[in-house]
Amino acid sequence: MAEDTASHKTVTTNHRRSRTKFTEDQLKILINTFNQKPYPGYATKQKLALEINTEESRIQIWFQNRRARQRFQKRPEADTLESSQSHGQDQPGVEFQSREARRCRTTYSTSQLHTLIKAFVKNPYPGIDSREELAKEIGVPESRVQIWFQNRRSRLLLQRKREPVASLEQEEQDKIPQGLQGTEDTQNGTSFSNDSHFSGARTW
DNA sequence: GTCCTAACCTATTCAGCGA
DNA sequence: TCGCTGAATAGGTTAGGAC
Repeated sequence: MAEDTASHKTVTTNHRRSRTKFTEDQLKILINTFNQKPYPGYATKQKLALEINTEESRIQIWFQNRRARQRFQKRPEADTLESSQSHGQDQPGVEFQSREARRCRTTYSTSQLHTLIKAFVKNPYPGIDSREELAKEIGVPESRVQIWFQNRRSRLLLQRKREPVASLEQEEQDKIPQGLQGTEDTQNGTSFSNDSHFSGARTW
């Protein structure tokens, strides 16, 4: 992060979580598990987290990235070889039968939702510090806060695609554009109302 | 400067829960 | 049953850190 080059405001380094550095032993365990189960369920991820002494959310991200890398590496040959086995692995639907149970659905109380929505209006892209603060405030893991914001953004975008006018009015009410302007995690200055819907063009 | 990869994003789908 | 929404996925981008 080099955000202090951009401005000298008292913007805290409230951006990404700092990079996790896995040890060789941790990686050995992760890779071993990945080779057996590229789609571990919640229980497996929890167990792994305990075993290598990290958070379950880090395990989840590691598996996501690992699968992506594997797909990328396999792709050139897969196109010509048509290895049916690996194809099945990449298809969530096919894979699903043997997949382990997911994490239990989190049910948010009215006051928890109120807090989350209030924070979302202020800044739909909270940095790690804000997410952790929020998580502490409402008593859920930070990873759940992150997922909640992801889902919230996705659904807002979907809604705006379907009913642009109505959602714009809603936006006016919520004062979202203003709220976004000076917030900590200036998501590249991409206003949420931007039609290019901030995909791909982030600069953090 | 380049490369690897953790962190993070959107888009989409699956699935639990309450009306 | 259906709509809402949390969880998980694929596929992509950004950025930290080792070299």
